[in-house]
Amino acid sequence: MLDVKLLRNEIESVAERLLIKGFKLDIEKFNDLESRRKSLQVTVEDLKNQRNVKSKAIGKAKAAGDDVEAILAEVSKVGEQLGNVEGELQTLQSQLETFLSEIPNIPHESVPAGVSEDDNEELRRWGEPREFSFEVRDHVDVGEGIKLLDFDSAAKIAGSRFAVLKQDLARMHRALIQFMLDTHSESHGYDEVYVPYLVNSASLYGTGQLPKFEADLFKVNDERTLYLIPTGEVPVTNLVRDEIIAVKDLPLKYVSHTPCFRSEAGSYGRDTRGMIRQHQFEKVELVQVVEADQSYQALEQLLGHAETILQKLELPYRVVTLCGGDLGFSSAKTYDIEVWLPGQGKYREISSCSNFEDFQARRLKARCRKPEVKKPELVHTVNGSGLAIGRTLVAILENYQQEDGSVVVPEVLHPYMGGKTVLKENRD
RNA sequence: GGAGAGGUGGCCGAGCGGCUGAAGGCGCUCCCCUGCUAAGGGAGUAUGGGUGUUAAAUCCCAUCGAGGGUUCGAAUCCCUCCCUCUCCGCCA
Repeated sequence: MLDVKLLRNEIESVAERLLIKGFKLDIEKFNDLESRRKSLQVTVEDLKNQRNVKSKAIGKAKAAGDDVEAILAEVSKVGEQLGNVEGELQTLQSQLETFLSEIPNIPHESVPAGVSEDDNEELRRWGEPREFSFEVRDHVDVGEGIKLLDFDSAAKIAGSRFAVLKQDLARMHRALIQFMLDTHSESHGYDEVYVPYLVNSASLYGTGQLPKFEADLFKVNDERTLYLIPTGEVPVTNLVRDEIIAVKDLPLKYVSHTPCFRSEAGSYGRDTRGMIRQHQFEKVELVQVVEADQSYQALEQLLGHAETILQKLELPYRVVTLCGGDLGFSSAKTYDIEVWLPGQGKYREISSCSNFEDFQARRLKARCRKPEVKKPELVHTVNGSGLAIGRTLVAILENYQQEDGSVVVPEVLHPYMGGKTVLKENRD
């Protein structure tokens, strides 16, 4: 959520910057709602003040044994007037709230212009895509070829956009999670957390998924309103909701492994083959909660942490800066890390690292207190995947495939694989 | 699933219709005193919003788990929901 004061004071320039994101701010609507709110709120608060003063007078008069009929009549008149305008103010305020909650974050000045992912800016590349002396297969052919990846069973059990992994592939999936958690917690200074996978709507509002993007979520059919998390970002970032953190305790750095559930409504026909786009996938998520002036530094750092994983796995990748049009609702700036997939002959997103500045913090009421300042200040939140497990698995299957159909296990995973160095069909 | 108890400021804990944004204690901050330590004295110590301002102050509104209701007036009474705790049952 943006600062209302920003809209009150410089709505024109806000509107201009939001255009970079392709969002048209309805200035007239805001000004109209806001001016009505202002006059009405002043009226209502004045009436409430009168009521409070008179009610106190009644108390005193009664205590003194005086007659209170006259004041009673006065105050009931005030109450009547209040009844007429109070509801109107409430409606207005909730309209303003809704209006505000649907405005996306303002892109950072360094964000390139553009409307789609084609306009994203490549920042750097790491690693050389391997030359293959045989015909490259995609991860589906590789995985099914060695009988470790089973989409038919998944379709039977749950439907499309699910996968079943077997034996050593299931183990490698688990190994990746362990490897990433260990790296981030032991080498990068993150605190590991285990969190709920079902969350309430307040949490989703806090990180920006609600109210605008309910269609992307799986809602649990229960009298309680709960949703399956679309990303670990939701529960982890909500750790600081309604908290005031001593500035000496910042930055908070969390790493968490969670499954993620996405309805993928609206992406019919996209990436239908394989496990690139699933309803359920695992992710290791990095979240940092920092002081306002540290967030861009934190973003670069966190991006580096995510890159480290790919470097250790020796998977070629590139980093792109998302253009305005491709930027998410809550993000001020996002870097995507794209891993090289020989099966597709292109780089595909495997991590997305974003700075939300105070956009989530304002919704979350997540603040910090500096001893020298009396008022608490909003923190900044930064997060990124470190990394998406399913897509990492895909990248390994494709980049480490061999001519005989087997797959070499990246060296860094050996300790997690019980000595297995190659994935191949188990013929026993 | 059944039966109870409870949710008040950073923490503990009073209040149970008006003078309580909230006693008292602890903690914390600043000041005084004390040669150090310990003890003592004084002041301060929630958050959001509105008004206003270059900025502030002032003033006002709201908040005692959440949302409704009763009342001139609610932390206090009523209703619904959420959460925590105890006991029984069941269960990974």
